[in-house]
Amino acid sequence: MLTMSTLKKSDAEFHHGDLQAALVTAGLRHVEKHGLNSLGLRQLALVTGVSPTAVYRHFADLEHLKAAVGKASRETLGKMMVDALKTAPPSKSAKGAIDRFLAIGGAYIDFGIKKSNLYEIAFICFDSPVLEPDSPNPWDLLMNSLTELNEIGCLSDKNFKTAPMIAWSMVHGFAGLAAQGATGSVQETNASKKEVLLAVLKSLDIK
Amino acid sequence: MLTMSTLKKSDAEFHHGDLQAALVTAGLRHVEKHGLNSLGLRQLALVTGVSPTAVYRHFADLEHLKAAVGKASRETLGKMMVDALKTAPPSKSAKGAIDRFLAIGGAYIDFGIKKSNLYEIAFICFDSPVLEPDSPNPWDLLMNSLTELNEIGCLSDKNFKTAPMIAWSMVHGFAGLAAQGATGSVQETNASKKEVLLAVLKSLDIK
DNA sequence: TGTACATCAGTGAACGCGCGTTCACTGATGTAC
DNA sequence: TGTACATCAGTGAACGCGCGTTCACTGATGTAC
Repeated sequence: MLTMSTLKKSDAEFHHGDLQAALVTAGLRHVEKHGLNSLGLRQLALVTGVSPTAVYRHFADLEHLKAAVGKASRETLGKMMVDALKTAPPSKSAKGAIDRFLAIGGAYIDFGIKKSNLYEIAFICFDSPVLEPDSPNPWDLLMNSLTELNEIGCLSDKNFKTAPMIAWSMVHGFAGLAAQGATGSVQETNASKKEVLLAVLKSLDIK
Repeated sequence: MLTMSTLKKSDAEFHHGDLQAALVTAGLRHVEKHGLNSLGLRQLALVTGVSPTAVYRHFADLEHLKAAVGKASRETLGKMMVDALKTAPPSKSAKGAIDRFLAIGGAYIDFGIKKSNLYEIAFICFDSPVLEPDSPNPWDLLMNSLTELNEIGCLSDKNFKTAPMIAWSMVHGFAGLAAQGATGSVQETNASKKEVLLAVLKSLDIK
């Protein structure tokens, strides 16, 4: 299991450069491929080309490292949502606002479909605290979009109050089912994805 | 950590009676209290008052045992839904059908709220196959309820097609958030629970 | 009804393994004078 | 500009631990004759 990156280390310098970031990235990659269960400190150090002890220079213990990977996972989701927003550029129109809302919802579901293993670690609560808030923060992106819909007149004040929980629940639930493989074939999953997004619009009277 | 039940074993017979069921029950209790992560074969055997080796009389390996606990967890959910149905007894009225639908949806969410740790193991995919289907099966209970709504005329044929995925996603998503503690205080959670259930009715035009 | 025997359901000791963590350490870097 | 020294970021060996699993076994049970 010696990889190129492992060997590279031997002729690299004593100091790594940015070991902290490298460990989180390696953790993200590991979870994506092999799931959360087998994520371990020694293995991560090995893959990164560093001794297990070195990890403790950057994380108090394994739990903190896992929390950091979880955070990075949520930020991956956030980035996918931000990227999706680029396909529906800013405008003052109602259609634009709705398109942006559908874009971030769709990106969230795509995260469940394509990064199913990351989905698991993203939404697990760790005992240890995470200091910095997520950036970009998926929840904030949802709130921004709903606020925009409200200000532009597509979403009533009354529905605006309950909208965050309803939109989040629906999209989060479907993304989770997709991540589990409980949404059928690729075609079925994509068809359901559209129906689910439309159902959110309908339940919130967004138009 | 020696419990009463551990000691009881010493003056019990050599044969356990129904070790298989006892192990699953112990597993369920363990997950409920301490989460899925720490669920282990040796510990489970200890709590049940039996040697680790005895487990292998009933399960091929730990993975199969975990799968059985997951199944039992889903069945606990199924039982809660069935119990909830008793509060809305059968009738041919539209109101009755809607009440039953809300009852099982509410029970599903309550499962997330009250058995938050079980929620985790219930919806994890294990590699090993589970032979028997769940009984009662939560998904079947949902399908029955939607069929009833459709037959009684509360749910159009068109919406009936997409209803399972939409209803399941919304309720499953909110239950998952509640299990994570992401739905705020008890009051907020209960308020959102009602709003979420009404949103399902609205998005499916159930009336 | 009593006995022989196959089968079932447990025991207890041992296995190797990989884990997270700690220790005393050393190589590299930056800074004060 | 060169040197002394504190600080930072890594090494490598060792720790104890608990894990899942295997082995040869024994106690209990059911059944055929």
